[in-house]
Amino acid sequence: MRFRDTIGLVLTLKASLVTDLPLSDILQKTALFSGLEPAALQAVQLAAHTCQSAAGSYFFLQGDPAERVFLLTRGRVKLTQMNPDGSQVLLRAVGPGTLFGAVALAQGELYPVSAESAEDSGGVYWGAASLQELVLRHPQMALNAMSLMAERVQEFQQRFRELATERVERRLARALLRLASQTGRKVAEGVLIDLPLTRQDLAEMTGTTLFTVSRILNQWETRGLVTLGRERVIVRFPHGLVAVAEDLLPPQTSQP
Amino acid sequence: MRFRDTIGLVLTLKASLVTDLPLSDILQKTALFSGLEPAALQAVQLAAHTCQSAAGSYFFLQGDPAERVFLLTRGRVKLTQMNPDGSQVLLRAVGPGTLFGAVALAQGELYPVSAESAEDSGGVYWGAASLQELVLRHPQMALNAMSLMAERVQEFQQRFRELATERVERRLARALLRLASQTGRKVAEGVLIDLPLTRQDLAEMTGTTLFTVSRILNQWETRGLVTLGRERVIVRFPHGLVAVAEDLLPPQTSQP
DNA sequence: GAGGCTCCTTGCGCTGGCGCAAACGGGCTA
DNA sequence: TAGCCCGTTTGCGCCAGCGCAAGGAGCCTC
Repeated sequence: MRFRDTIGLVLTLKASLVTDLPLSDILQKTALFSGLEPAALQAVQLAAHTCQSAAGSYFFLQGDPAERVFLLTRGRVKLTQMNPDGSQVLLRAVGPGTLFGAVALAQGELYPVSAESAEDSGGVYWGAASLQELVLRHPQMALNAMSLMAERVQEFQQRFRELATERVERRLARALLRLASQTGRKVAEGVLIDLPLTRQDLAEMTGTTLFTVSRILNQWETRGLVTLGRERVIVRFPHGLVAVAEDLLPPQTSQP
Repeated sequence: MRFRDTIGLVLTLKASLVTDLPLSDILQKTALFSGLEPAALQAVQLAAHTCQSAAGSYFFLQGDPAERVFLLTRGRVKLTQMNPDGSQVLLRAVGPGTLFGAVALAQGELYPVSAESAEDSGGVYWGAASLQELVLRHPQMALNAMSLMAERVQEFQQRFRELATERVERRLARALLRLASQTGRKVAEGVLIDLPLTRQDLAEMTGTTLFTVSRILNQWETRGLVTLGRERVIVRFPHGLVAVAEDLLPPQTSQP
């Protein structure tokens, strides 16, 4: 499933990742390791450690020394950043196959975010030093890593721009589309965002309040764009959200 | 000059960069090339092309294929991103010694921003392919590049969080501090932000309007925090701005 | 199945900041 | 020196979205 809107917002549902594959297969499909010769891949695999994290516990906390790079193989992880006042912002929500904590590829950094398991999760990790070692030995990984990071930079630049210039409704529409493409799962009614996301979480991702999120979502539900549940959103009519995200509809905030 | 506030906002004035150094010296001081052995540095230098750009013209435009990585050696460059509606957002303003267009280190990307010379500028650039070649041959560069990118990711994550959660006043204070540390020049009255920045530019950086920026700046001027001019801001009392940026002062928006 | 915890909804009042319009003024050119 | 261009200031009205409070509804535990 894939469509493209006027300015290039793309919604692509990842094939649901089978998580019981042997590690070597998973690694092979990970962007960071693509194009590596088998020997290198094996070296990567030998350096990997597996780990588990129960729902609600943390892979790492913001401010911890960034000593490990993680690859999620099972579950869901929320990457959040704290505000000085103690509240927090949800920066990314990731599923299996996603690399996180990649900041550890740079030396001497602290994790800028916390990584909390939204459900029971499993992953593998590499020590920063050993992964850097691998990068030095297999420069293809360096190019891959740069691509990954470049993509991340672009994403946040774009989200920054959105937040700076666009209305809440539009930002929320984009956020849902992004989530649907990243962690969406096709169900009977539409695309389920397969991650327990509270209204508060969505508010944090879009720079607003849970009240406003709730209001807008309910508006959309009456229009048939989405189906709502407790910590659940199903996108029924993505094109409708795209229409909101773009300029195809008048920003109808209040009408009978 | 350097101080540190409660949550780690750091203001460090770069030693004013002498721009007439030989290229080899400049390269040596650039983060991307630090730690390279002389032979590698020479290879880098051989692959570099020089270029000029008059005030108001562009090194590249958003959407162009990202084929070159630039290092600014003279002048000032504004990195902006367009909104669908044609307006734009100023993402970064950089001075000599800064690398930009680094997205070209990843393959097949388009520049996500435009790079406009704010004044007559000069720089050197490398073709994407040849720089990738260099990265493959000198993996230390790969680590350097990852550090750079990681830093960039962190910066935008943090700015995203700020924009999502903080009031305009505070965002503007942070933006000025950031600009002062990046492109600040010590003058008699304080730290001049050495870059022709309109109120509109500041508004774009902080996600607000030029009116609001103007109002807040004037407020600060009467409080003695800054000195204002046409396309000019001098930070007189950085600690005061830090106090605004943090929670040290009541957010006094309107008082006699 | 009762209780309780958490998340969600919705009404209401309010305000921070937007948007416009008009006037001002600094610095350039002729 | 006059005039113009462009950036800036400031007043005013307004509304999108915030913040709170009260009530409702899933879902879990016991």
